[in-house]
Amino acid sequence: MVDEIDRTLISLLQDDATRSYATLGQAVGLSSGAAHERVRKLRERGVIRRTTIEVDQAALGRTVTAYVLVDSDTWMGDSGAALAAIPDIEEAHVIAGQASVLLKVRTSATRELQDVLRRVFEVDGVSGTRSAVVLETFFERTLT
Amino acid sequence: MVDEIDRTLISLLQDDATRSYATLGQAVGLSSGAAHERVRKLRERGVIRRTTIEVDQAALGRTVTAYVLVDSDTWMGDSGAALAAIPDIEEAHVIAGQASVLLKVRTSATRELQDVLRRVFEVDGVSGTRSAVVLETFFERTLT
DNA sequence: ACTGAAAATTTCCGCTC
DNA sequence: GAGCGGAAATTTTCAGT
Repeated sequence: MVDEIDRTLISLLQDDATRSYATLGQAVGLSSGAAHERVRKLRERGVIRRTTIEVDQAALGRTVTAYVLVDSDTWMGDSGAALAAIPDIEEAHVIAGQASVLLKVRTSATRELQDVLRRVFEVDGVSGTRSAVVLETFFERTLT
Repeated sequence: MVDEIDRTLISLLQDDATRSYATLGQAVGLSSGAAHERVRKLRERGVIRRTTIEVDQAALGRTVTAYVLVDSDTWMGDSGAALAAIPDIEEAHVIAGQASVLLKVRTSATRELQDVLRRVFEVDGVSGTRSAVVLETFFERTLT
């Protein structure tokens, strides 16, 4: 499926997706054409979802990051769309454990965080939230 | 600093960083050269950190995602490096709230998650952990 | 999976506003 | 300082093998 060469290519592209196929090929001992073909297939199969840029959110005004544990009194397995409709939520996961859902939220200020919490409370089944505001981010990295 | 045109360019590149500068220029009413210059400066200033690929972690065998709340009995503000040395930790944040640090962990199985927890316990100051294993991810998206 | 040539893109330049 | 337009260098793409 995904062999050692594919993993190397993925790792190199994660680090810098602007690398040329010639460079990629050299790194794994293939021609640029062959490297390109490998990467094309990884995209086709969905292993590589997309090429994107990593943005400094703080530079765009999103200085507040918070995680929100959502408690519920009913099953929330169908609440994905309702949560996706709240723009400042970056991630939403159903979790096993004390709470039902975990959200990652990014806003420009704590005032906006409050707005997000108000809207979360309006989602069906939500009975409470516990927020943990990020004071410092040690790292957010891509696993190889 | 970052005007409306920059924001549009960033948004377009977040969606697909393989867009040509000619296309980007058209979208914002600039020549390809001017669009290129804008993006170059955004990179230079660190607003755009890097160009990367988004990978389907499950396709690479990382099927388990978990969040770990780390309790501590001392200040953990200097523990970033110790945590970064544990390879399966994707994110680590210092948080305000019940716990001290929040980790996002991705492993190939719950067995490896256990290994990560064992190593987290070896970090100075850690007095306990509470893990929330992800059952379903509603979404992980890039905010615009 | 490689080669080689055509097509497209990126990158750089002098010039203008 | 920001943008334009074109030319040069590089990369991507697509035959055929």
